[in-house]
Amino acid sequence: MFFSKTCEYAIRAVIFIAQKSEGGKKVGIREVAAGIDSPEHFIAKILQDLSKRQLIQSSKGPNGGFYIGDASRRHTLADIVSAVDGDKVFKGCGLGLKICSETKPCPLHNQFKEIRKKMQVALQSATIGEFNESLNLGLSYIKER
Amino acid sequence: MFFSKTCEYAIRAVIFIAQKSEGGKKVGIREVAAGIDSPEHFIAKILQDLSKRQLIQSSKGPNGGFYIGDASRRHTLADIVSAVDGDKVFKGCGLGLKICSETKPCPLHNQFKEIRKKMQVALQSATIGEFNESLNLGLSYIKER
DNA sequence: AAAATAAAAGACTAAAAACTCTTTTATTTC
DNA sequence: GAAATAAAAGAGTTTTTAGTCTTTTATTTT
Ligand code: FES
Ligand code: FES
Repeated sequence: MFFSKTCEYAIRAVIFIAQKSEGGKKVGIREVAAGIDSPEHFIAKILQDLSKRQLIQSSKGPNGGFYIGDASRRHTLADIVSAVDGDKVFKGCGLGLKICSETKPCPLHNQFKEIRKKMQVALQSATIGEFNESLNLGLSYIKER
Repeated sequence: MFFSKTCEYAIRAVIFIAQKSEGGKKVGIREVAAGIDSPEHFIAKILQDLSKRQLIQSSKGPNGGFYIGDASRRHTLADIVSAVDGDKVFKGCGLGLKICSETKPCPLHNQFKEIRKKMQVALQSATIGEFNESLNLGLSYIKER
């Protein structure tokens, strides 16, 4: 709705990996897929991409897996979204005009502008690792059952 | 981004028809397509659907076309969005959890809730016909050039 | 009543997004 | 250094969304 399916999975996976790899551990792709309830090979592709972009880290071989280093932990969810879906959720016109502009605004421009701003603030102020505690305590969830 | 392409076209078309049919005139499908810069046959399908749902009116034959009667003019853009895209933009979880709930919220639930609320208020308080003047004055636009 | 007009309906095709499967490469353990 | 492990890479398929084309039906004008 706001994001592509790919992006939804990406956000959930990153939050999951941040939580599970907090103590320096690594998480296998199978565990990630199970942990966020996503297709295994699909999330694998997504994580490959995020890894190439340095938003998460990975290592091959036994005891390998995905993890999030201290540097990457400082990234925000806005960085993930931009990497996967681009900036349309922050800059695009809600009515589908090719460019959103102040000089040729659509009838709902001001409303959309506010909504996009709210989205940006929410995602930019959310660092990748900040949900660990809430998840651990069962106060928030990244999959259903 | 917020809506499907179909829904973006639908909103723009409805606003366009409301403007053009203000004095009781009717608008042909070709004029609509040109007026909002959309594929002619595609918007035709969409308008057929909106017409069946009574959100707009149409009449066949010479001097026929689409128009918006007084009753339909009272509808809001939220009605259009609901008809085309359902209620996911008002109720769906931003991270793709199957249901958004207070008891099992995703880590960004509160933020998304606010954003969705803002969206709902914006669309529910915008009646179909209220943009005519602004469009006529060239203060807002529903197509680029 | 015939011709013209315009939407409705139906059956397509094309492109994009979502998802799957197989092979390769890197790393570690024994 | 062979076997095992785990991600990377590549090449698909499936499903959904977007868009097109053709035929039919309703209405009006002449
Ligand atoms: S022009 Fe539509 S949101 Fe700015
Ligand atoms: S659970 Fe995700 S928005 Fe409510």
